[in-house]
Order: sequence, then C-alpha cells, then structure tokens
Amino acid sequence: MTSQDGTKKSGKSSRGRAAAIGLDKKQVVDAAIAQIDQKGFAAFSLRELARTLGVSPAVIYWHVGGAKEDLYAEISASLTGSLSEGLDADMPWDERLRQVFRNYRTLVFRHHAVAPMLGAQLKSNGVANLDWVETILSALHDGGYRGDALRPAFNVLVGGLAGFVTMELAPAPVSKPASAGESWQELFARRVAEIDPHLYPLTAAALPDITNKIFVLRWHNGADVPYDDSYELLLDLLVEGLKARAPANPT
Amino acid sequence: MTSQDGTKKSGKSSRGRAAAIGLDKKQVVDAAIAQIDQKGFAAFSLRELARTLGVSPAVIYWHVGGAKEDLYAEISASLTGSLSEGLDADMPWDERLRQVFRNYRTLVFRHHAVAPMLGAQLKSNGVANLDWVETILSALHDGGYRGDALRPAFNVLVGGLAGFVTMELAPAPVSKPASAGESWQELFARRVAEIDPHLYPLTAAALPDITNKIFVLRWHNGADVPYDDSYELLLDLLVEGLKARAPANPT
DNA sequence: GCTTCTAATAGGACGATGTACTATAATCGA
DNA sequence: TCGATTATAGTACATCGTCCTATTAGAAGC
Repeated sequence: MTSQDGTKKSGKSSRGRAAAIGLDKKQVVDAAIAQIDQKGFAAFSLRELARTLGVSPAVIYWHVGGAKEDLYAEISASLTGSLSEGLDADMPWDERLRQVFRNYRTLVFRHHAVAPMLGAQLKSNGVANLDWVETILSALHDGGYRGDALRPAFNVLVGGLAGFVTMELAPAPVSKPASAGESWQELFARRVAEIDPHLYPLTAAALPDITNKIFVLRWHNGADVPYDDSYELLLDLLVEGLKARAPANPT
Repeated sequence: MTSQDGTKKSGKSSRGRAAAIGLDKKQVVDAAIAQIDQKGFAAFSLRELARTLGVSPAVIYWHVGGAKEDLYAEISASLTGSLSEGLDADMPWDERLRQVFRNYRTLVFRHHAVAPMLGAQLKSNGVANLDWVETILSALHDGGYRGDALRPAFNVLVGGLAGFVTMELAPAPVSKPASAGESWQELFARRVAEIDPHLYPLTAAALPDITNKIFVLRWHNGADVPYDDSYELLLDLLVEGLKARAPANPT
C-alpha cells in the first residue's frame, strides 16, 4: 500500500521473494547513475529516467521510496560502498590515510557528474559509509589520536579533501552562447586575458602559470583539467601535519 | 529590445540615465539574497522572487540578463565583493592568509543558505573576485612562492578551505517525516546510536566524542553546529605547511 | 508642450518537472 | 484456485524556468 521502505527485506538478502516481475531497486539506481554520468547532474530528471527505463514515473517512487532526495541517498550509498576496499591494514597509518583519500578522489572522478550531489550527501548519510568512517578513525587512532582529538582531525581530512574534490568538479554553467556566437568559455578566457596589470600586478604576471589552472580563474572543471598535484600536495600537508602533531606516540 | 547586458553602462557609474522607473539590478540581487537566506536555497524560485517584489517574472530577466545562472553569478559577485577588505598589508604573509580565509568563512556563514551555490560559482566567476585572488597570490609571493609553485599552493588553500566551508554548510535534506511521526533527524540519530560495536569498534567507542560533530555522522549542518576549531586546525595545517615548504626564503 | 524613442514592465503561453492519487496487472503463498 | 501483496500504468495538479508580445513610464529633441 505504501511505498517500500529501505529496510524492508526481512532476512533474505535479496530476491528472496520480492522483485520478481520487473525492475529492481538496484537497476533503478544504476540507471540513474548512468543517466547522470551521461547527461549531467543538472539535466537529470525522474521522468526522463522513467522514460529511459520504459516505465511510469510512479515506479521510481515505488522502488526508491519517498522522493528525489531518497534516490540521491541511494546513489550516494551505492557509489561510496566500495570506498575502503583493497586496503592493507599492515601499512603504516599515514599511508593508509593517503590510500583512502586517493581512493575517494578516484571514485568520484569515475562518476564526476555526480560529484555536486555526492558532496552534499556525504554530509549525513553516514550509515552507509560506516566502513569508511571506521577506516579513517582507525588510522587516526593508530597515529595516536584518541578521544576528543579524533574529531578535528577527522573533520580536517574529510572536509578538506572531500571539499577539494567537490570544488574541483563543480559543474560549469550551461554553455549558453551569451553574446552572439561567443561561448561562455571563450568570453571568460578573454576577460581573464584582459586583466589589468596595474590593478592586479601579481595576478597578471602569473597568468601564464595559472590561467585555467587555478580555482577561481578557470573555465574548465576538474573533469577536463584535473588538479592531481594540488590534491597530492593537500593530502601531503594534512597527513604530514597530523603526523607531526599527533598527541600520543603510536606503537 | 534585448535584455540589458551586464557591462552596459557607458561611463556613468550608476543612475546615469537608466533605472529611473522602478527596480534596480542591485535591488533584484539583494532581494534574491534575502529570499535565499530566509527560505533556503532549494526553495528559491524566480517566480516567487518576482511575486515578493510585486513584479512580473520577466522583470528579473530584464534586469539580470539571460537566466537563473546569471542571477547566481550576480549574487556570488555581490557577496564576495568585500572579501579582502580590512586587510593590513604590513602583516606577515602567513597572518594575512589566515585573515583572508577567516574572512571567507565568516562571510559565507553570514549567508549560509547561499553556500552551496557559492561553492559552485567560485569555480569560475573570477572576474569579480580578482581582489581576492590578488590578495592570496600576493601573500604567497611574499612567502617565497613564485612561478609554477604558486598554482598548487593557491589551489590547496582555496580548494581545501573553501571546500571545507562548502561541505560544512551543505544543506540538510528537506525534513520530510519519512516514517510516521519520526523526523529525519531523529531517525538518523537513532541509527547512529545503534551502530554495532562488533562491526565498527572504533566508531562505536568514539561515539560520545563524535556524534553529530563530524562530517559523515551528523544531522545538523554547519549553520547549527559550526566546526570552528576544525576549520582553524585546517587553516593552521595548511599555512604552517606551506610556510615550512616555501621554495625561497622571503625577505 | 508636444512628439518620439527607449527603458521598464505586464501578462500570458509553452513545455517540463516533482509528486501524489487511483486503478489495474502480475506474481506468489495458501 | 483464490486472495493478498507486489509492481506497474495512467493521470492529475501545482509549480517552475523561459520566452514572446504588448503596453506603459520617462527622458530627449524640437
């Protein structure tokens, strides 16, 4: 009568007795991911998803639950599920941290169109990401972080690194040919090239090194021009910094 | 005939000859900011903005230019305009960096509902934020960063810190009473409290210190539970790290 | 002071969207 | 075989972003 709840299955792992006719929740979520990957997040709509699946819009509500936000949560859970696999517990804790957050970035880049939503969802769908949380907390613990010191260390890592990736992959505006013929990218590039050296001497002087390569002065996003080395530097600064400030010495 | 372009005024700073009848572009932008502050970003719509202003929807298009995205760009420019004021050029460069990014967070918190859009817009509306860019580049320059070394340092700071704030203020899902009576927050809090200590020993053990206080395991966002000390730690790690690795020694 | 031109606004139309409601078909347990 | 449950279709509603075509208000020129 009401829609199917997320935690409904009464024991049978899957396909126990439900989902015999047609669609599966997993299929819906996978199709949604595929659609976002292909058309971009802004252009994603439930109705078109239903159209692609050859199905009525209500079907998605039935399988996923209440609303679009729930679909997002499912997508987020599906994507971040495999976040801490392939991790060797014998590695030093700082190396484990590096690995985890390299994994994160790699994963998000694989579905970069989902990034804006992922950043927002990461805020608080924790229940699905508990593996991830445990992995990070465990590494910090081995690094000597205990009790109340865990909190800021964790927040610095997740907020800084996941935030970086979110910004790196922030979507470009829909390329509407603002002025006649000239695309948004061209217009922006032109404006950057015309920066007044008297007003902004350092910016103007550094243009060859930074144009389209730093956050505020770019017209491509991370999917086209990734910031690999900047991310690596950030990761290094954080991990080394946390290492140097570890409250207690690990074993 | 066509809508008024952003760079139209032919010299007269403002109110030269236009904008005599009624609305101003500035008024539209300010009203939009107020509306987002009040109702939240997700609930913001052009039509309601027009309704509030007692005006036809077309008016917003006329004043702002093409579309909703242009309004966002205007809002972003309006908000980040005063980003690097009150900055003493005589301070040491690392202290200047701290100041700039504290300013950024303070500013975004003042209009925290705009945060999700700000993070995305920051990507590339640089032309309005040139003061900000110049300030950061100048500080880095004084710290010994030149040429190609500027790029990763800049990206680390902006991506890490602005990204942190964006995540910190990521909006909570619209609180729909998912199950009967129980709000989303309550449900989430309950699930967190029920984390299995056998599966996630460290997470479970740390719950008193981290529940609703770290990124993935919270149901309030930064507007209600700010991460002041975590941000300060991140700032410190980055600035001190960059200081220690400065390629050349400053004067 | 009257005309003329342009800036500013009104009003509505179009297609699309998220969501909800009701009815019908398919499947399975008994 | 039959009833209950799962899954789907179809449709309706309010809203949204955007565009188009008038129409008004104000300033400029004479």
